Amino acid sequence: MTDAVKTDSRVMHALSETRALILGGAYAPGERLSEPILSNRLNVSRTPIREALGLLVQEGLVERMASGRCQVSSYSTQDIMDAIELRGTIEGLSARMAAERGASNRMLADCREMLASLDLAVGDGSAVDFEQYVALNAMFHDWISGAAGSSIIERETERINRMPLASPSAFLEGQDQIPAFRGSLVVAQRQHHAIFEAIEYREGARAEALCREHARLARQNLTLVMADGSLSRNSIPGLSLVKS
Amino acid sequence: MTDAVKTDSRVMHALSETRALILGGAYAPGERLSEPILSNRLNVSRTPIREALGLLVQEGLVERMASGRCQVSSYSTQDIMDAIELRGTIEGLSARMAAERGASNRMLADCREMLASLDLAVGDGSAVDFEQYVALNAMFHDWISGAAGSSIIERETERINRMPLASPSAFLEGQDQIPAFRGSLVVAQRQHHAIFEAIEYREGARAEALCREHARLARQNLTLVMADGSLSRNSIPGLSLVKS
DNA sequence: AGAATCATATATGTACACATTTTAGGTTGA
DNA sequence: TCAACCTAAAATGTGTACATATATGATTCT
Repeated sequence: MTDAVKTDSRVMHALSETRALILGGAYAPGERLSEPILSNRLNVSRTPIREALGLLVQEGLVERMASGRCQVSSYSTQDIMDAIELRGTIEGLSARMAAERGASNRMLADCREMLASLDLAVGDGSAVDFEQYVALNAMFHDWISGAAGSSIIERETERINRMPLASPSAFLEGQDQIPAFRGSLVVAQRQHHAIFEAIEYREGARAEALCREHARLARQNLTLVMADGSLSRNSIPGLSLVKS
Repeated sequence: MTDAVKTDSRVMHALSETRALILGGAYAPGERLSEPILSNRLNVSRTPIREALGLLVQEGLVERMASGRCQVSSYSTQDIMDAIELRGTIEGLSARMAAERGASNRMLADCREMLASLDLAVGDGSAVDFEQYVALNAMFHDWISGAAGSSIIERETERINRMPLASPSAFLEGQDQIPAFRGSLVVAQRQHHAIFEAIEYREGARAEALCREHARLARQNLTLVMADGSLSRNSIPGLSLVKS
C-alpha cells in the first residue's frame, strides 16, 4: 500500500473489513453504504469509517455520488478488459524500461530463482501447486515493476493492481478446478521466461510486446469465467461487481 | 476530478488552498504540514483539513510518513521524466484504442474544430496566442482520452494528469518568454494533426507511437527548464517540488 | 563535548455532537 | 392514476474534545 495508514488503526480495520464485505459480495453493485450503518456493523465510529470509504473510492470499489453518499461500484466486462489491457500496457512500459536501463546482476539472479521455483510449481501442467504459483506469480510481476527503477511507475502499477480483477493474480485464486486454466499456466510460465530473457538481453521492444500479450491471457481467462455459468459469483473476489 | 466532493465544501476550499500553497512554493519539499497549523491558516477545522491532506497524498503532492505526519513531496527530474513517459504511454493506449474501436463522426468533427482553432492560436509560431493554446491543448488531450471509450482508462489518465508537471499543459503556462518553446509548439501542433489523422484512419499502431513521441516533447521542455538557471523556481507550478 | 534520557509540548487518531442537506413516503390536488 | 408537494427520517459535513503517540529540547551522565 502506498498510503501509510498505521497498520493496526481503526481505519485499517474498517478498510479491510469493508473491502472484504464488498469483494465477497455481501453488498451488491449499486447498493448504498451508509456511514452510520457501517459504523454499527463494524463497531467503529464514523470518523474511521469515513476515511476508509474514501480509500475504497480511491481503490475503485466504491463510488461517491454527487450527494456525498457512497455506493458499491459496478463494472462491465468491458471495463475489466480495459483495466487488464491498461495493466499490460504499464507492465510493458516497466519491462521496456528495465531492458533499456538494464537490471543489476542481483536483480537478474533473484528473478532466475523465482522462475525456477515457478517451473517447479507448474510442472508439466498436470499437477500445479496453485498456492505456490499464485505467490510466485505475484512476486514476478512485482519484480518487473521494480526492475524499471522508477518509483512513480511502481506506485501506479500498485494502484492498477488494486483494481478488482485487474491484478496479475486476480483469476488465479480459487480457479484450480477449471481445466482450461491449468493449460494456460504452462503458456503463462513460458511467457515469463521470455519476458525475463528480453529484459536480460536489453530487448526493450520485445519485453514490452510480451508483457502486453501476457496480460491478454488474463483477458482470456475473464472471458472463460464470464461464460462459465457453473461458477459461483462469489468464488472469485470482486467478480460480484461485474454486471453484464 | 474523479472524487465527487461538493464543490463549495470546506474540504474543497482546504484542498485548493493547500494545493496552491504547495505548488506556489510556499512550502518546500520535505516541509511538514501539521493539521492544526493549516487549520489556523485556512480558518477551517481539522476535519476538512485532514480529508484534504488525504486527497493531496492521492495527488502525489503530499506524502504521509509512518508516524502519520504529512510532508510536502519531493521529486527528482528523473521522476518527472518517468511520469511524462507514463502519461505518453497511457495516452498512446487511448489513441490506439480510439483508432481500433473507431470514433464517431461527431467526435471526429469536434476534434477537427479544435485542431482548426489550435492552428489559429499557433499561427506560424511567431505570435502564439498562449492562453488559447493552453486551453485547446488540454481539450485535445482530453479528447484522446475520451475517444478511447473506456471510463477506466479515462479515469486513470485524469489521475496521471493531476501529478505535478506530468500533465500535457504543465510546461505551457507561463512559458511564453522562452523562445525555444514557441518553436516546439509548431512541432506539437503538427503532431496533433498526425495523431488525429491516425485515429481517423484507424491506424492504431501509428496513433500510439505518435502519442508517445508527442509526450517526449514535454520531456524535452522539462530539460530546457531545468537547464535554464534564469527561471524562477516558482514560475512554473510544481517546479518547486523538483530537487536535483 | 557528546550522547543518552527524560519531560514537556505538539500532533495525530478517534469519538461524538450538531447543523444542514438529502432521501423517502405519504398526502393532496389535478 | 399520476404528478407535485410537503413532512419526517436519515445521512452527510463539520467542529470540537480527549486519549494516545510522537517530536522537541533541556538535562544529566559519561
